[in-house]
Order: sequence, then C-alpha cells, then structure tokens
Amino acid sequence: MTVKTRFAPSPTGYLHIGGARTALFSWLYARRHGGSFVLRIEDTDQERSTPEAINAILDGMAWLGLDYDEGPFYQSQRGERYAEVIDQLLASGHAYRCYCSKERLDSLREDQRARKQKPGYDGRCRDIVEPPADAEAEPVIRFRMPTEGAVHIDDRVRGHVSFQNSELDDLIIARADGSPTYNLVVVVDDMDNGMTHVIRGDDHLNNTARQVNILRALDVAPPSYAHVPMILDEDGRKLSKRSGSASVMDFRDQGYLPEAVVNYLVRLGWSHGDQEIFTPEEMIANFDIDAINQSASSLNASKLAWLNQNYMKTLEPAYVGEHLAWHLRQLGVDPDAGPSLAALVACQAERTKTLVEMAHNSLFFYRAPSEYDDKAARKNLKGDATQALATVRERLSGLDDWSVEAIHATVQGTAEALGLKMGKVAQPIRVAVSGGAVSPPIDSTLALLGKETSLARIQAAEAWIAENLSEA
RNA sequence: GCUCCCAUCGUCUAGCGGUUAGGACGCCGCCCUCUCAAGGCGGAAACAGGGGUUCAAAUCCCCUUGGGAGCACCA
Repeated sequence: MTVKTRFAPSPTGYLHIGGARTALFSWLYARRHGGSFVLRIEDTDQERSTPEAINAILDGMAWLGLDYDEGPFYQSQRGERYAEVIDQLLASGHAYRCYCSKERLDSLREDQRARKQKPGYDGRCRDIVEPPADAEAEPVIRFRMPTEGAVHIDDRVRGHVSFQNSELDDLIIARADGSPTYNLVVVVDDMDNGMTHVIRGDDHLNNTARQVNILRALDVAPPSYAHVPMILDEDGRKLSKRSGSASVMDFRDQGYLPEAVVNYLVRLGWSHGDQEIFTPEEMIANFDIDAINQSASSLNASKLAWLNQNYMKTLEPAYVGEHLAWHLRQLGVDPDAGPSLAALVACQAERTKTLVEMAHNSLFFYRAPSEYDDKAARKNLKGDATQALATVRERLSGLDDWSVEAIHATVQGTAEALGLKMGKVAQPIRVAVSGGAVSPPIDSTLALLGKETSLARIQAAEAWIAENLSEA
C-alpha cells in the first residue's frame, strides 16, 4: 500500500509553528516511503476562511520548502459529497435528526456541569420517529454513537489508547443549514483521499474515537494514526499569537533561515541518536514515526539561533546573501549598493546569530557612520591614534592591490613600523570605518568597504579627533 | 467535574532490566586573538515522589503529585 499523508490546517490567518512541524513530519513520512503528501484546507467555517488566511498557509509552506503532491483541496468545494455521506448515514440509521434547540442544549450542559457530570447530548431525539410538535427550528443531524463497547486505537506514537463508547455522545455531523461539521468532514476526506497515515496534533486524540466510529458506520477501515505532542513556548506555556513566535513567518521576520527552522522543528519531538544537524536528504532517510517523542516540548530560541548560525556559516554564501538582502531591504537599505553579499555573508556569518543581526551589523557597509559609538571613540579615537591613522591611511593609499592579504600586510607593517601592537592600529581604524568597536577582521572589513570609502572614513576620523582635541 | 494523554540536566534529547545515566543548546573556566565572534579543551547540571515486580528498575506495574488536551450547530 502506498503511503499517503496529509496536512489539513484550518485557515486561521497564519501557519502555526506546531502545525508546521506536523506538516513537516507528514511530509517526511510520505517522502521517506515514496508516498504522497496532500495539502487540504479545512475551510468549512466560512467566516474565518478568507483568501488572505488561506494564502498565509500557502506562503508558510512555501517558505519552509514543504511541497505537496496533491491539493490544495478545499473542503468548501465538497459540499455535495458530504451531503451524500450524511444521507447515507441517515438512510442506514447511523444518523438521525435532532430538533433540540440551542437553548435546551445549553441548559442541559449547564445542568450536567453543575452535577459534575461530563457535558454531552442526552439523546432525547435519538429514537423519535416524527418531529416533535414543538419543534421550532430546522433540525441538525447527529451521529448515532454506539452505547456499548469501546474503540481501541493503536496510535503510532501513543501506543494503545482506548475509549469507552459510553463516554461518547451523539455528535452533530450537519448543522441546521445542512452544512457538515468538522468530525464528519475529516472522516469523509481522509476516506475519499485514501489516507493511510494521519499525523496530527494530540489535541485531536480525543476526537479519534468518534471518527473511528463514523468510519465503522461507513464500513471503512480507519487509517493509521499518529498523534504528536504539542509545542509549548519558552516558559512551557501554550503558544499564543501574542508571543511573537507562533507563526512560521515570525521566524522569518526574526532573521532565521528556513533551513534552520526546519532542522530545529524536526528535532523537536523527534530524534535520531545524537544527530543534531540534518540535511533534507538525511531527514527523509532517517525519519520514523516510532522515534517521535510522547511528551510536549518547549521552544528554545538559543538553540534555534545556534542552528541558524550553523546554516548561515555552511550554506552557500550567495544563497544566504539572498535572504540577507530581504532583511536589508526591511531596513531601508539597497542591497545592491554595497559589497558583494556573498563576501559579506562569508565574514559576518561567524559573528552573528540571525539575519536581522547580520543586517544591522552590516549597515556601515552601506552608509557612513553618522556618529561614533561614545565608548569606542573615547577609547580608540584619542590623540595618540592620529599618527597611526594617518600613517596607515598614507600607506593604504599607495596600495594598488586592494586585497585582504595586501591590506593585512599594510596594517601589520604600520604597527611594526610605529612600534605599536596590532590592536593600537586596527581598533582606531575599526571605529573610524564602522563607527563602533565591533566588526569583522579589519583587513576583510576594509576590503569589503573598498579603497575610496575606507580612506575617506579614516580621514574623517582624523579630522574628528583633531576637532575634539581642540575643543578640549 | 468527567474522559484521555504526558513526566531524564534550565531547554531539546539518548536510554527500551545490569551504563561512571550519553549527546546537543545555553552557562562557567582556560587556550587562540586587531574588536566581536568562530574554533579547541575542560567543568557544573537530570531520572518528580511513593509503593510494588525482579538477583537487579531511569527502564515493567500501581498510586500520588504536577502539566496538557477534549467534553460546541469551531476546526
């Protein structure tokens, strides 16, 4: 049997990070077994399903690089099929019309809670033949849940889980307006699409028994289920949109590479021995549902950051440069008006954790510092730096070969000639060209900056020193 | 309240009856060094508690505690 998995998000306006991991697991499992991965949009709730909300899901998937073999399918377009199944269930006696009003249902639940019982439908319309005389509204349709026996599920990550049917009430499968509800729709779609493996969040574990019973009524064998645990935030709490990292796009905005996010996600709840870094091929080759953890896991930003830096260092610099360009534009910088992005990435990657940080720390390559960092200037742009700056500038200006090696030799030669330590020459230059005390190695920095710009900024620093001395 | 699920360093995890309880992130120290990093080396850090089963339990069973999910004409 060919493996078929699906990811079935409801369009909430963004791709949730937990959903993204579920999608990744499903995708990996399908890829691993040469199967098919399906994307299905659960948009039966008309009000929430806007085109924007749907696009947010699609964009998130694309950003992560999760492609699908079939779909996207939209449940909103399958109304006829659902109606057909509902009729079938009605005809076979597995479903019935319920005329109870919402008011009655609400007070029923209230009473049950007051009596410390589990709220649920009491089955009043379960066996009636004719609509009650006092029926006010259009009826809903309920599934006739078995009252005896149990449902046993062999969950691929939870193991054996069972539910007594007596715990299950008769759920509504069609609203008064005839539209189908979630539990019915999921069952029909998974059945029609021929899903072999349903990998989903464990918030659905409780629904599974109901769905299996519906499948039984339809005389269809249930798929293999795998309920993966939730992802919690750094404090071990439920992820909320307000935490700023519930959406995968939040991670993009925070400067993470999709490769890092994917690698981070795959190791959250899944492991393969001690391996931390996985290429996509390695993930596919080694992914296994049986190695998924049973307990919830918390997001940890510093580990993600470490992975991100790892990918910034090891991925093709030109590729990372494309992502950096996006962030530079966010800062109002034209990425084409500076050094080669690949070269920039090559020397910034090992000193920044995120693309946002990289972009910020690279701003001086695009515009001269508007002012010097106070502390850095006080320490390095003092009177005694004038000679060092003037000397290197003069020597650098004579350089025909503006290469890292030549610049390095020149700066070092200047230090030696002046009897100074390397730092006494390099640091003033660094502050002069970058405005602060931190930058890539001074030779690389100047090489990236270009000869003209470098010399001009050094000269400007000399002038600044002279001005500050005269004022003092 | 009822039903279901979960529990190893701060975090992600390895472990699937016998280990000095391993790795990774982070943290601390040392080395390297023109800054910041990166890198190398070293270190601190965990089996929630209590009962069983067994020659032997982090591993199996039960209870407690603590988390989480579900109980909609939402998905």
